[in-house]
Amino acid sequence: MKVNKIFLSQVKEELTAAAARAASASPPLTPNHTSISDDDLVSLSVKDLNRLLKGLTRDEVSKLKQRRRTLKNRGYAANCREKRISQKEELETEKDKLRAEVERLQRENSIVKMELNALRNKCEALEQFAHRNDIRVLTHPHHMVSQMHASLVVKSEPMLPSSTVS
Amino acid sequence: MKVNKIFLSQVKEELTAAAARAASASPPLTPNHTSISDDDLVSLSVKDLNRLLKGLTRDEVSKLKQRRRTLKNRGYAANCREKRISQKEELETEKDKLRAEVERLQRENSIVKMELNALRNKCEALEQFAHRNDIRVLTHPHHMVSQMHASLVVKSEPMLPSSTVS
DNA sequence: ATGATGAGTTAGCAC
DNA sequence: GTGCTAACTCATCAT
Repeated sequence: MKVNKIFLSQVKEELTAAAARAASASPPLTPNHTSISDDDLVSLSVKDLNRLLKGLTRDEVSKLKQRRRTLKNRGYAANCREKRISQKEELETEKDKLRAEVERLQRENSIVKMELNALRNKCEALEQFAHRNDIRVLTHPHHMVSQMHASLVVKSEPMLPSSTVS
Repeated sequence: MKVNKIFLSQVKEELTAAAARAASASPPLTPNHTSISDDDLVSLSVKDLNRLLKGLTRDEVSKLKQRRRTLKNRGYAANCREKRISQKEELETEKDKLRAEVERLQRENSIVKMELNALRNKCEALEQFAHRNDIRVLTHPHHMVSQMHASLVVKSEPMLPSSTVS
């Protein structure tokens, strides 16, 4: 293929003059049924195409069919390019969404961590207070001491459903 | 362009016979300097190219140059396609990274929320204990009562740096 | 037959 | 002149 293409392009050149000659002869000397426009030819139904083909020579038929195929291919190629572009855009959109989601989660995370920190401080203060009270209470025994121990000793308590978290 | 291309492809067909004829005449009847291989021609430096061009006819020179240009273009096109593919792969890699980051943050988030919940429960127990003690302590006034109030009344306390969070 | 896609060619832009 | 890329054509594959 490689060599052929180069070679043919050189050969083709020899025809430039002939091509120009023919092209300048307008309107075409053969205003037959093959003078249908590209847009019409490519959008024809098979039924209509066959109707158009009636009464043409074998050569005219195959040329017209080939032209139709080429025009169709042109459309397929354009379609393919567009698809490629929209797929790329889709990827970028998804990337942007994920990026936004990451940022949202980071914000949420830092807020929750701040809440956690605040609660830790509060808890610590309460624990110190409770501890000193504990000692004091132990000095004056009371029915609530056992309850206090139950909540202070456990580090990881059974959880409530997370729906209770803001 | 559109019309021309279709037309030329039809014209080109007329040359098929001639092309086949010429191609079958191997080795070429003109084993001149234009018989350089594609690979060699495309990788030649400008200096070497000019050396090769010395003593060729105007026509041979322009044909050789055109062939070189076409070969170069072939390489550019391949390059372009490869670039397109690697860019797409890069986008997908970045997407995967972001997706993983989102999952990591979601996990981290739910852990922190569980910790927060646990701490809330603990705090609540401590508060109830403290509250009852408070009442009791108020009955037996003590120097620690004011300290307890300081930590219980405030809902949003000044924060420590978040580095203290696990 | 129709549609999709990789590779090659060409035109045209940018440097 | 060199490199890149959109559009086109062609070969080839799948349906």
